[in-house]
Parts: sequence; structure tokens; C-alpha cells
Amino acid sequence: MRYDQLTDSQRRAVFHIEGPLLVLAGPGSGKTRVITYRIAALIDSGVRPYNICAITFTNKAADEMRQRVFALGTAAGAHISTFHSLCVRILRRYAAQAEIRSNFSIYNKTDQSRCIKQAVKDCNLDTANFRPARMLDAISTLKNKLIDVAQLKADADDFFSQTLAKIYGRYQQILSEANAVDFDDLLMRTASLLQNCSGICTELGERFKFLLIDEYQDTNHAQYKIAKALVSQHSNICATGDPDQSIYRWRGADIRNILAFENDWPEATIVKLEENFRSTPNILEAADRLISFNENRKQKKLIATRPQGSDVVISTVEDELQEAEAVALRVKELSDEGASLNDMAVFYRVNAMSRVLEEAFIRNKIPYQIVRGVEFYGRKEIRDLLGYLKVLVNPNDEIALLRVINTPARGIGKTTIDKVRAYGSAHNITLFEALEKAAGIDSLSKAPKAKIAVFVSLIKQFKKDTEAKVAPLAQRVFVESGLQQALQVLGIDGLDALENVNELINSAAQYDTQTEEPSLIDYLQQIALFSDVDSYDRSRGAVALMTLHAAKGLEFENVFIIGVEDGLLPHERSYSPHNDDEEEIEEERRLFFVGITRAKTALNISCAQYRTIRGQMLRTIPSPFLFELGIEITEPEAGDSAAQDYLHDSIAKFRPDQLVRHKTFGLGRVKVFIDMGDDSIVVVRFNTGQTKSLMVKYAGLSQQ
DNA sequence: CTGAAATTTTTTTTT
DNA sequence: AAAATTTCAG
Repeated sequence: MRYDQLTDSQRRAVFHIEGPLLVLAGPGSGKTRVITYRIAALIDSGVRPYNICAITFTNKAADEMRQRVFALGTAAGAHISTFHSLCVRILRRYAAQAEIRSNFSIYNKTDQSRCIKQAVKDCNLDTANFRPARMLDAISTLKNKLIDVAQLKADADDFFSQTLAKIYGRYQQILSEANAVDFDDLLMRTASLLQNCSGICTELGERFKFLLIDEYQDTNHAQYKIAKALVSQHSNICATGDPDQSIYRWRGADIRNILAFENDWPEATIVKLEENFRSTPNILEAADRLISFNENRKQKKLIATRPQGSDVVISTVEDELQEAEAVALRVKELSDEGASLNDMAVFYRVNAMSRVLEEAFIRNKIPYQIVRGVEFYGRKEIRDLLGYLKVLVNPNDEIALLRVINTPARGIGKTTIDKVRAYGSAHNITLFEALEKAAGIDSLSKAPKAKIAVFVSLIKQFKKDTEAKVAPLAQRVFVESGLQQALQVLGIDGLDALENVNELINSAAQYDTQTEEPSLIDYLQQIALFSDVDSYDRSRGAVALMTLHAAKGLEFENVFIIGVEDGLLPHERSYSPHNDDEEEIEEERRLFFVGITRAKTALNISCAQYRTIRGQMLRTIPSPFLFELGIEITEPEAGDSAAQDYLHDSIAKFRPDQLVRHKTFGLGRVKVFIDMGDDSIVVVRFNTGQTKSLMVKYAGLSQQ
């Protein structure tokens, strides 16, 4: 009875129980609903929830899927997570066979970058010729293709590959000494575990009798291999996705996985979902015309089911300031007409574009949220506290140890650390072990030895608590490590940081209550896999600002896509000097397609004539994609449109304690504001220590 | 050893 | 323009 609302093709996907199934689902085709109902149908047909594994693209999507399944009234217990989370679970469970200790650290970009620099240095190579970022990229590509060091060494036939093999080898060695893995390792290690240990492969195949993978167009080779291994006994795989929405090629996603599904599983049933229940015909026509310019694709229809709506608007504006102002004004209008801010979003190609928007939203007093969750965990104070926690769980984690050993400053400087490291590598022990034996290191004088001893005992004190709940321990570490005091003495400058740490401890407390068996290991491994959209809260009554990539899988009544200019979308880097030009341009086109198809009823696209890029105001060229939409482009109105006026007709007002930024003095806080219309004066105390009285009209202060 | 200042580098998207 | 890194002064 509860399946009544499904269309025929959705029904076919939902009730296909046994054997391989590929659901080619266009945007807005109710794919998520199909997956949810399919899980329910499986359970209705007698499958135990325990035997179902659904893989989503983000943690957020996994959370929502769990809630949806729960809302259908089916028994809980199906495993629903991202590929990476699943791999963490598997690697922890079969740590011994995977040749890893289960308390492994997961290294992010910053950590990886430290390791690769060390690796290049250890190989006696110059970081100018072997750019760390490029090396990491190359290694990531190799890992996604499941090429390990030994294989690269065997295949390397030119100088670059041979050198890369050396760096790769050393990099892996550094990670393994730190008992750490990077994101790609999670997949690669799981893939090789499944390949080399047939017992484990069988065991997991029996556990997960039904595998569902969403966003299959964005799986990479490693994920493909893992999926294949998991279903090797029963072939109960259901992949859902849309080749036209593949936007992660640069990260190793291989669109061939979805295009060649029928080759892998010749008996596969294929269901196409071409009806679109999301967008108005206007929007769909634009999307369809755009994507049809891609050569490399399978024909697919976009069938509109909604009645015709308003036109898609493409407007040209003077520069990014006016673009942002125009968006803000339109948001206000819509909001005044009764539209919900929750249901509006602005998409852009690069994160740097959010700043101007943010200022416009603040100026217009419109609530907004920038969807960038990982940024929170990148803050200094957060990484410092997490650094301590990581050391507690995994004392081999040298990156974390080096981070916290002298944070807050406790007189253990570079020279001291270098001596201890030298001792450590000479005696083939880890840095932490060397610190424990610091008293016996001859090259150290008395003072540093004492300081090290204090640090070591501090860590050992904390360690007694690692089995308990996370939040109290985090709180204790924050206080007793001296981090809290270091922030408190900063006074007003440390308030934001203190606030952030509080937020972290709160979220840890939430983890403690929501998780069945909370543990510090699990907590750290989970937050390492946090993604941008995971922080998005649709109920916050705020307009969402995010990159086009983050927009994947979401939908909004009103969508704005800004900066549709050549060099930005398509991004200049996709006109790479080397190979595959067309492939990359097509991916950019798909990215635009994804953005457009998020819109339910109104879509505003804009393109500025000038844009400030890296501090320089440059003339732009409209994106070639704009002309592919088949929509007339609105030129900027001559004279005084509302958007052009805001800079001239209103002198900004400030209030005491407000944060402002000055071009040369930097950040400061308003002490006094004297409102005299055009001649208003503002007194600001800058972080440099100086206090200045400025004429508002000349100061060029930006509100923070 | 520390913190500030000067210099250099990097500039797409992110699980 | 912002971030990362190195150098410098105390």
C-alpha cells in the first residue's frame, strides 16, 4: 500500500530483488526515494536489514537515508554509510590481516603535505623540481588505480616515474611508521584486503547480501573493485547514478564504471528514470540543450512533469560586487514575496567567490550559511586540540605529536626536537619513544630534558582516560594542556577560538550520546571523514552558499549560479596544456548541468564583465556554456539600477564592537561610531594595537 | 626559543 | 590577495 505513489519505472527498480540492477536516474527523478523504497521492499521480502549495505556519497546523504528508511517504518539495522566509512569499519575489524593497527590515524591534506615534503627531502630531491602538491596528486592517482609502490617500481621506465616511485615508497613508509593512512589508502587497503584474503571476502559477501551504491558515476577504480569483490558471490548489486552528473574525474572517478555496468554484469537489469519531478520545463530545456553539447555521453531524455514556470534569467553585471548585490536584492524580493530562505541557494565554481557574496548578505542583513564544513576542522585551535587527542590514541602519529609538543609554547623548540628525532632514528624508535627516553640523550642539556619530561608525563596522564567518553576528555585536555589559558590570555582576540573549541566539545558530547559505543578512536576516525555538505542545515532559515560540487544531490526552489565566465566555468585549469582537453571541458559542462538541475522553480544565472582575480581587476569573457543554453542574455541596464547604487547613496553605519577590515591596518573592532551622514566618523582599534579615527567615506572599511 | 616581519609561493573542485 | 615559509631581532 505504501508503494502506491511510485511510477511504473520506479516500481520496476524498487521490486527488482535478486541480481544486478542498474538504475540510470536523471536529475529529479526520485532516485533517493527509489533507493529508500527498495531497502524497504528488500526487508518486506524477507531480507534481514543486517544483510543490506547501502553506500552513499556523503555522510549527510547517509544520515538522511537512514532517517528516510526509518520513517518508512522498516526495521533499522541496514548498514548505510559512505565508501570511506565502510572501509574504516572493515580495516578496523580486520586490522591484523590488513597489516595495520586499528588505532590508525587518517591523514588529511595538510598532514599528507607534511609527509610528502619529508619524503621528498628524505629522497634528497629538491621540492622545487618535485613539487609536493604534484607528487601527492600523482600518488593519489596511482592509489585510485590500485597501483602500489612495487608495481610502479616494476613499471617505471622513465626518470620521472622512477623518482616518483622512490618518493611514493618513502611516503608510504612515513605513513606506516606513523600508523596512519590517507583517504586513498582506506580504499586501496580495503581493496587489497578483499583481494588477498578470500576468507574475509566471503565473510563480508555473506554479511552484505545486498549492496546498493548511489552516485555510481563518481566511483573510482578502487571503489569499483571493492564493490565487485563484495558481490562476487551473489551479484546482488544495485547501482544508481547518472553519467551526465559525473563531476569527480579529477579525483579519480571513472565514468566507465557506470557506462560499462552491462559488461561487468551481462545479466543486469537496467531501469531508466527519465521523468523529472523537480524542475519546471524552462529549466529542464536549458539543462537539456546544454548537456547535449557533450559528445561523450549516452542519449537520455529529461521529461518534464511540472507545469511551465518562469523564464530562466541570465544577466550580465558590471563586476562581482554588483553581482553579489543583485543576488542579495533578488533574495530579499523573493523573501518578501513569501519564499523561504531555506529553499534558496547560490552556487559558484570556486570557494574564493563566497567572500563577496557574504559581504553583500551581511550588508543586506540576510541570513546565510556557507556550506564548508571541513573548514571548521582546519582551524588552528581545533587542530591543536585534536592533535592531542590523536597522540593519545596513536602515539606513533608524528604529525600530530610535532604539532602539539610545543603548543602552547613550552620551550621545546626546533633544535631540541631535531636532536630527539635524530636519536630516535638512530635507535630505530618512534619520536614518542625517544621523548620517553630523553633523559638518556647526551646531546640534550638539562633544561630541555626537564621540559620534555613534563610533556611526556602530561600525555601519559591523559592516556588513562581514553576509554571513557570523548567530550569530558577533550575538555580536560583543553584545560590541562594549557591550550585554554593560551587562548584566554589573548583576551578579545581569543574569543572566537574559545567559542570554536566549545563547539567542538559540544559536538563531541553529541557524539557521546548518539553513538552506541563511543570511543576516542572511532570519534577521531569519523570526523576525519567529515565533508563539506555534512555541515549544511536546511532548517536554519538561511540562504545556502556553496560550490557547484557541494550542490550535488540537493535541490532548491530558487537557485543562483554566479560567475559563469570563461576561465571560471569552465575553469581555466580544465584547458590544461596536456591531454584530454575535451574530456575536461565536458566535465565542466556536466558541473554546470548539475547546478542548473538543482533548481525547482527559478534559476538565475549571472556573469560579470569585470572580476577581481588574485587582487587584480580583469575584463572577463562570458562562458561559452552560456550560449549553449538557448536563452537570451540580459545586458546590464544603463544608468542607475538599484544594484549599482548601493556604494554611492548610502554611507555605511557601524556599531561598537563590530568587526571591520581595513586595507592596510587589517582587522579591527569598532569603538565609537559618530553618525554625521556623509561625514560620519568611526573610531577603530586595530589588531595591530593602534586606534584610529577614520572618515567612513574614505576609510574603505569592509564589514566582517 | 619566540614572535614578528619579510619573502616566496600558490592560486579548482573534495571523500 | 592570501597562505605558507623563511628570516630576523630580541
